[in-house]
Amino acid sequence: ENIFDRSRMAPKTPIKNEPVDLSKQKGCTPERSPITPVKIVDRPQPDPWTPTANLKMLVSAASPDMRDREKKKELFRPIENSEQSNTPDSLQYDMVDDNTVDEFEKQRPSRKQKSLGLLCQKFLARYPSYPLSTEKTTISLDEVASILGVGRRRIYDIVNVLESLHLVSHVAKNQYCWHGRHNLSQTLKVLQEAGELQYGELMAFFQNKEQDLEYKFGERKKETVSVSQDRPLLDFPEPDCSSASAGSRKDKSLRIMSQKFVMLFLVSKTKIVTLDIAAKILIEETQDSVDHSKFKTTVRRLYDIANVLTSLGLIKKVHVTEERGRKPAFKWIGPVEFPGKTDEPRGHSPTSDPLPGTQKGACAPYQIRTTGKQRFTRHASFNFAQPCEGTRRKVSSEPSSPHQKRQGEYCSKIINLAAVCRQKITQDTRNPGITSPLSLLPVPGDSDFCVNTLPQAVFPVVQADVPSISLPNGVSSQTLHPSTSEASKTENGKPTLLPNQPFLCFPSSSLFMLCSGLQENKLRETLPSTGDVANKSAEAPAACQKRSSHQCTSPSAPADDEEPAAKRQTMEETDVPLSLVVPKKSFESPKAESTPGSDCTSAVLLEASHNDLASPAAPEAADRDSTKPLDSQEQEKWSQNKNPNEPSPGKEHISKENGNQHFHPQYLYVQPTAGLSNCNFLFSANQAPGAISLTANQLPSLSVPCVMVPSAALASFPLVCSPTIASPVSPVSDGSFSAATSMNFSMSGLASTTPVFVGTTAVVTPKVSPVPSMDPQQPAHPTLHLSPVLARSCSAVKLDSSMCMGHPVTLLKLQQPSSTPLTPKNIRPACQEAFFKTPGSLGDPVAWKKNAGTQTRNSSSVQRRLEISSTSTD
DNA sequence: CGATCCCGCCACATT
DNA sequence: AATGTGGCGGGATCG
Repeated sequence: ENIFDRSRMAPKTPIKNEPVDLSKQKGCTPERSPITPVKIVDRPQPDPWTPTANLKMLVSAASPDMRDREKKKELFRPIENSEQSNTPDSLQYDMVDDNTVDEFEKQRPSRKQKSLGLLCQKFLARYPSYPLSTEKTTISLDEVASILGVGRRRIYDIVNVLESLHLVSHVAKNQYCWHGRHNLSQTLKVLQEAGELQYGELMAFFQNKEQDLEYKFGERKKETVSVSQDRPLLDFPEPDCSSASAGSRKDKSLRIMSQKFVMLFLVSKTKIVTLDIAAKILIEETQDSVDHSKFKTTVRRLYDIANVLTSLGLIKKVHVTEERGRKPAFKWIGPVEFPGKTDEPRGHSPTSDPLPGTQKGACAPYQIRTTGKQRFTRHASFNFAQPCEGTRRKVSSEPSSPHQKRQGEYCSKIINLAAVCRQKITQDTRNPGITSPLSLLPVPGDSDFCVNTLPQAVFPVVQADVPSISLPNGVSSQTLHPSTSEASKTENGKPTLLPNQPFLCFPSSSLFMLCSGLQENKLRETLPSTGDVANKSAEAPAACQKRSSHQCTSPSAPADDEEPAAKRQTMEETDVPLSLVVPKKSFESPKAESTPGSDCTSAVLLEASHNDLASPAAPEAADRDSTKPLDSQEQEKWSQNKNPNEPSPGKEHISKENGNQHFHPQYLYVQPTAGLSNCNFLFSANQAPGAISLTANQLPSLSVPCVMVPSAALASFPLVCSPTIASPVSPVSDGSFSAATSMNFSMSGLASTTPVFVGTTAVVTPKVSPVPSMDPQQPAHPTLHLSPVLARSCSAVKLDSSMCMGHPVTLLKLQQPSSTPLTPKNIRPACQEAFFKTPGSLGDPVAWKKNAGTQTRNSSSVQRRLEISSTSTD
């Protein structure tokens, strides 16, 4: 013991030890250490220590543990003792023994050495922050685990968090792909947007309270509850889970929690989040009862996550002292603004961000794989964020030909959806104000689709779990319409439209008919599917209405709110807002410019794009917030405008059904089956349904024009069932179709027949035929005028390729960010209003916020929301 | 003694 | 059944 102490005490000791260690560990593999002469000599010592010592030695030599130790040491060494290395080993030999002792110590050395954070640093040290897009590094779990000398379980902890930020993606079994931080900023942006929707108010609330007041949990909680629901993570396009039923896999809570946790920071004005608050917020469900144990567990997880995030340099530990005392908290030290996409936080090279490129690179593998059939699916992964982790996994598991079978699957899925919807509805519907904790329940498989029942409920859509895609937001916004009432009207005899839902479902087939044009707002609502549904539904309509009123204004009319009027104006006429609906006329006639606009708008995708685009000119600060509102408004306007203009779609049935609403271009939605986890196909109704239906078998081959939408996007859409299928109307169909196409792709005029399609890569033949113009132009300006945002999005997204459409994915990605604003959450019911207000009042003091700008934004957004909601109330 | 959080059992998913 | 994943919480350590 004495020796031991001495060694420690003595300054030398450390040196000795270290060098020793180094010699052993560093230089050599564990095996070597034994080899070392010194050690041999020493051995006797170990004995004294314990019989075990020998065992340890041996074990260590052979076991991974040893490695671990060594590695750890290595890591530390540099840090702890840079100097020591110098010491000559020879001198120390005597000490060596001591060293051995020390070793043990070291080995055991506090948990700190074993800490997740440290481990994570080591892990991260192995990979470049900004790897060349070309090189793809794959990470082998086992390998890393052994190298780092830890159990693989630990690696999972790290990787899961990294995965939530898209720094890595799960490629295959023990394989992860390292992406680096290239997309980090984009991911954060998406998270931020999503976070605002979900937690914006909440956070404001809490923070205000905390800081200024004390907060009472109960109250807040309730309020908050609605918010919390789980929104799925952003990016993950989860795989098939989409099917409601599928939700199964326990959603990786760690990943989800990680994203949510990050969102809290991004939303927080102070950028400081205390663990307890985070835990409370993250504990979705019924908070009231939050049991202590659950809370405790959540906190534990947060520590795990925080350790990794700390290693990433995104947060740091701090303490906040409140009335109660000092509470552990973390402060966000990562990037706060996410202008375009890339930037990373720390000073890494911003330049590296080639978002697109990077992502592509990352995804490439997937694509490749997918190439065959699954492409769609994969593609679908679209990765907002990138890596489609889910996708990958899926891939492996995916059946080679997912497409077939689908119908049956679809049906089941649909059913599931319906069930889900119902549940929610039941739960939520009645209480719009308060959202129950909705979790998406696994639906029992009901078969009813009953649309009617679903009045307000937004469907969580299939993938509650998965979902999180940003798209929804964007989508929702575009789609929004004020028409709840309208929808209901139409319902009358027909099951077709649900009041709130824009889409029609056809029970008969696996296909769903989607009507756009209905209420866009609703769409939004849908997005929130998870928890808020009820609220949203309520809100949305109101909002829509308001907007709608505004909309009426002529195109020239400036935007109401903050938004840049210009944009809107530009957009208005030509574009059709939501894409879904296309003015028939426009289509019929040469689409000309209008089309382009419509295209952009139409698709959800577009929406997403808006974010970025939003105001090209406009200052960034306002962008987001403003964007959201704008989008919705714009959309509405567009939709309305167009509608009015070309009200009657070619199809009567549809029109009739929907009639009130507008004509909506109709699409058939095919649920993704296992194979296509993320992708949803929309076929223009106009075209012969039959063709589509057929498709089930061979999706891949289909020539039908369709639009792919990531499932996530769909999630936001409410499905309606209508027994009737619109038979396609010829003329209209074209238009609609085109519209549809245009949305994603810009295939404007293609006739119904042209297949539009989107492969993973691309696709399709664009037939530009008649009105090819769109595409070509679209890339840049043409669309622009429509709406700057859109235009941008378009351009950005697809860029040029003739058909943008090729990758819906891409679009999504880009757009995602933007989309967020739309999220349903935004829309809150009256209650929320109150909620908001509260904070607002509180907020004033806001001083906390460093960035006035930020705040302003927030506040503004909030305000808007409030306003909207209030108005809507009216 | 509260804050942290390592460790690894064990359930669930996938192969 | 084997293996991959990862939820989860006991209980050890830290401060």
